[in-house]
Amino acid sequence: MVWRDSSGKALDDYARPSVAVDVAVLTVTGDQLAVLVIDSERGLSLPGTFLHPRETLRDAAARALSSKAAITGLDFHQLGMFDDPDRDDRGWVLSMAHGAAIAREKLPHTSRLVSITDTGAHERLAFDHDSMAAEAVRDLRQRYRGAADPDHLLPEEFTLLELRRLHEAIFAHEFPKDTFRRRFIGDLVGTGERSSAETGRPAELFRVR
Amino acid sequence: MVWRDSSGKALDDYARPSVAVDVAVLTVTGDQLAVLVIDSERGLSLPGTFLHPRETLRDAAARALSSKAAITGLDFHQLGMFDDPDRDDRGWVLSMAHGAAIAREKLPHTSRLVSITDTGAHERLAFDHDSMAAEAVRDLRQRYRGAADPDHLLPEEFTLLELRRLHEAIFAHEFPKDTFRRRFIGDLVGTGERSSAETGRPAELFRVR
DNA sequence: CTAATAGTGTCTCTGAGACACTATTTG
DNA sequence: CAAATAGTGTCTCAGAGACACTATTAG
Repeated sequence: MVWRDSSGKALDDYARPSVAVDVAVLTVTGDQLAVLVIDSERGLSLPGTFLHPRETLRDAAARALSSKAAITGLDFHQLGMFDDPDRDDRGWVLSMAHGAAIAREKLPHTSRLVSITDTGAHERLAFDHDSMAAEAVRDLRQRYRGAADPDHLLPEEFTLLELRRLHEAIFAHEFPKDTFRRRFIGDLVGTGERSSAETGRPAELFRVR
Repeated sequence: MVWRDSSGKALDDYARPSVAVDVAVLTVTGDQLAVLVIDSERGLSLPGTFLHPRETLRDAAARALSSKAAITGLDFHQLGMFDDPDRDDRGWVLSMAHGAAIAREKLPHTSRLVSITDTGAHERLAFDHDSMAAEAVRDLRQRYRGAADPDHLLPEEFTLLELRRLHEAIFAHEFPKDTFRRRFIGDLVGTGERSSAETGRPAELFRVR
């Protein structure tokens, strides 16, 4: 049986776009947000791949990250479909941008990072990958507005100073330490002390509740 | 020239999905949110269409709405790509769900509406259109959380009672009238009076600033 | 006048921010 | 002790909610 749409045109008669996925993997280096990029023939770009037959976008994103950046186990968020017909000079290619976040310590040491803000990356990226990365930053901020560390960018146990520095890197904005503590202390559960204080009183270690 | 990806496979060798768009047009009827549906061979469904060659998703969504529901001039938001390989038994079809909102008065009188909440429509919809509609509700709420009437669901001039009833329909939740007024009065600009009060003191008319 | 709805005054509570204070460590 | 950082007490301000009050219309 051949399915036809309401105009009587058979489904297979439509020219079909290629569908791709690209992933903006964000991390925090020191006091800066950064996005993982790879070297490609078109310059720096986000890891991506074409969708395989009957594969889900999520699976394709995982495959791209695994094959091009040796990263597994991430949680992806759809950011939006980038669909400018001329965005790729190889032809008509739609690409679903995905966002993800990971602690820098879990990245392969060979990973290439580019620092970034919500206006875009600090180096030119190929295609429309700069807009994708900027969208990933907005998405990350949205999630960190409401929770302490939803993407586990910090290790299991951390101090409030470390949590605050993380938020300051994500939002590119300083937070007062007393207000910040009172804002998040209810979402955390304390443990023992931290002796690694080089100077001053050691800070308590917390976990997310 | 034939472009090849990193594995040496030519771009055209990939099997390509059909790409569709579906649009959840939301409106408010009385004190209820509702979504516009059309009758199709598969039962009630959202208006949608297959992407034409080199067409943008936004243009396809506008075309679907214009041809299947006689509605033009709406502003669409991408909600997400629905990509279950088995979501459509006609084959491998990805569909980008879009959200939009319009005042009921601007809808054609023949429009068929189904009331809805954030858990889904109150009648069974075809395919995964129920999830799409639920997503559109969440998206609408997100936008109405921060502004009085971003989608112009009310006429140019309205009373605070009408605005409050609108928000109560959107959020399926009652708001105290004094707090609600103080929350939004700063985003509005007043005009004259309204004499249409059947009883009681007439309310002032406002516009969004 | 009464009924009905519009709009305000005011109290409480909560959370953010500012600022200074106390607490705990190293040297 | 001084230096440095962790953590708290407390004041102010703004916004949400509760509640009762005043204001303006029709009849």
